[in-house]
Amino acid sequence: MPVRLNECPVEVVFTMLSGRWKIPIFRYLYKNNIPVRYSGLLRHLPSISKKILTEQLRELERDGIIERKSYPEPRPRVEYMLTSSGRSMIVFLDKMSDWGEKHILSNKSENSSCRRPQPLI
Amino acid sequence: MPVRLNECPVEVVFTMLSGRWKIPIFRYLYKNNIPVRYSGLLRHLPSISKKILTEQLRELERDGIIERKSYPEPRPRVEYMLTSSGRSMIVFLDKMSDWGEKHILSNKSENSSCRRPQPLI
DNA sequence: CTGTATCCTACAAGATACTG
DNA sequence: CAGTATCTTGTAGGATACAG
Repeated sequence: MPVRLNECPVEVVFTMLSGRWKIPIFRYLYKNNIPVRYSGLLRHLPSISKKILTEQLRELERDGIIERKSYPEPRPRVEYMLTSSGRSMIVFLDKMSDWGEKHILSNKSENSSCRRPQPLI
Repeated sequence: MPVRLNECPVEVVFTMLSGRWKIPIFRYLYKNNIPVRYSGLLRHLPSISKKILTEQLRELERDGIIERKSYPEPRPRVEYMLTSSGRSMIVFLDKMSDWGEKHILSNKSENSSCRRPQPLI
């Protein structure tokens, strides 16, 4: 999804992060806080297909949120990590999470790899 | 778009606000800060259709972000306004806007009804 | 004025197979 | 291992007409 320019920053940022798997990807990279391999992402995202994973990664990279490093060794290896810019999104994501926990109705379940008091998103 | 439960609050909130016109609607209601009529929204949103406007309003209402008041007078009148819960979204929307203005690349244009130093989103 | 009811289209997302 | 290449599908968004 191309980012629409000439627009309210809020809308642009929303577009950057809109995509079925972008928040899960962000969360995984954020928590690990070290470079993560393509195969690592593939394993940790329950039901994503390779095509979609590559697509979402490419868009996140294009928007300066993640960084891609390729090591063309005998067994090729590619690592992804948040840029400092991407990482700094935690500022509003954390506030969003707070708002959500206060205001989301009928959310009684105890699941979730991203619920407080674990720190942040 | 139904809100997916049992999920990361961030994703839920994203889903609540994802929709081509939800941020523009929020912004209009936020700025006016008084009840706004259906026709007012229709006039101020450049190219929305009635079906879509109604749809997005219904979803925002369902999620507790806006409130709908109907006055079935001779000339029917319906007013929409943010709930206090919806209004409190400004906390993270404002942070998002900050992030956007710092990090969105190639956004040189001088347009926009939502750019600082006008306060907030 | 404030909506429904239909019909249509574009595109994000997915399934699956193939490749350097 | 880390991807493309194709094909299919679900659905958000829109155009238009009608209605209380």
